Amino acid sequence: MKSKASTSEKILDVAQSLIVAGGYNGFSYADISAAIGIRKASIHHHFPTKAELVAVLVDRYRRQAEAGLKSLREQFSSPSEQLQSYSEFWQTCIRDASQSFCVCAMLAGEMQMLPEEVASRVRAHFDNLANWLTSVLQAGVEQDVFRLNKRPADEAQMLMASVHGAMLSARAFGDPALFGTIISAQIAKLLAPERSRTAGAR
Amino acid sequence: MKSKASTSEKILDVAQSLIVAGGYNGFSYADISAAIGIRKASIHHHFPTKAELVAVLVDRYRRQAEAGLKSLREQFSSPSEQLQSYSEFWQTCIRDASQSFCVCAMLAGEMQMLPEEVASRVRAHFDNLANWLTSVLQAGVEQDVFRLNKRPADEAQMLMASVHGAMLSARAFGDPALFGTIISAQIAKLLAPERSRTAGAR
DNA sequence: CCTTACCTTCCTACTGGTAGGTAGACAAAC
DNA sequence: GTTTGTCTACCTACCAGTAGGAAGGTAAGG
Repeated sequence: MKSKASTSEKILDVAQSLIVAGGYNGFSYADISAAIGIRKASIHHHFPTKAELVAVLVDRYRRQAEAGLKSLREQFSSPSEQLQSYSEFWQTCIRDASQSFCVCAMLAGEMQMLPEEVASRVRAHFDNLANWLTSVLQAGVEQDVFRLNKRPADEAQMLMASVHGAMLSARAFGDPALFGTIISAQIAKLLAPERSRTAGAR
Repeated sequence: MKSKASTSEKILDVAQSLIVAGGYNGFSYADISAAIGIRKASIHHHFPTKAELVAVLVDRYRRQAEAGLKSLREQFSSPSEQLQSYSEFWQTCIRDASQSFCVCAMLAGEMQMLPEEVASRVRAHFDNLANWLTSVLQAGVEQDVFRLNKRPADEAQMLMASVHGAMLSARAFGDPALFGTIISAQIAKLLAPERSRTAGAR
């Protein structure tokens, strides 16, 4: 009931929390070593180089995010609820996991000095997220729950930027609640102005 | 007609461009040393510790930003033009200075592992910017050019988050133009929907 | 005018510590 | 009996920071 994670997974878990805290240059093999009680050399056995470790980590993160977003679309029929619970997911993360952060948002800032194998994977996650948001907004327009000023793809970029910027602000001000305030208001702007909702849901 | 900057200013200039590229842990005294042709030890003469260097740097950045924002309010009478040219400033930076970035947005991501003397100064800049945006939006509401859904302070936070998030997206996608797309659309959402403007201006 | 003293700036040379990474031995598991 | 995981021990490169001194400017005192 306690630990079932393999060593490599534990390494990735620790590395992820360290990256979230301080970025690519903000952690070392020694840090991971100390955190999980294993020698540095053993980590190199699992992940020969740092670039490879982070590349695998970002790949895993992207897949997890992809799966999470997919399940949100399956779990909630209404696009506005899908957006809402995506927002709530991050609100919870940021509040509970003491100032959490999206790994890829963190790495995006360091893009210019990231190994290419990492940078390309960060880009892939941004693509995925943008596409997911676009299709949710698109569906919302078709169901008449959203009223957009721009094309869904553009509004998706705006929303994604808000999410990442809000994470940054929450950190800068040391105020986890700020994230929720910003994103909720941003989502509210997308909602079509009062109308007897078409479907029976809600 | 060439160089009038003192050594310490050159150090700060180089350090700033290095931080923008890779954050606090992404540069070293050796990097600065190589860039301006001076020995490492000489940099320690001007700035004994790295924390002090960055603290001074962020202070300078905050003052410059403060002055720039103030002059925008003096140069343009219309709040929407003030916002517009603030946006254009960053568009130019990001396009010309090959993927530039706000120093404080960069450091905000690393907040958790920044020396306190740096962190507090980053917070100060975020406060300044939020206050400036709030007062511009406030003025816009009074002049009937902006129609806000939330209190000006909240809308200011939303706008600030969009700006920082858009910088992140521009980097992640390697597309400088994306910044302008996102911010212009965000500003457009604030404008009051068509109305014979009260003042003669514009 | 010249000396003494101080200050600023930069230098060479170095410290202790940490970075990412490697070599090879050992033990358990398949 | 090879593969897998861990270890000790080590490497080179680099990190922030220090010691001590050379070069030059400035200014006071005689």
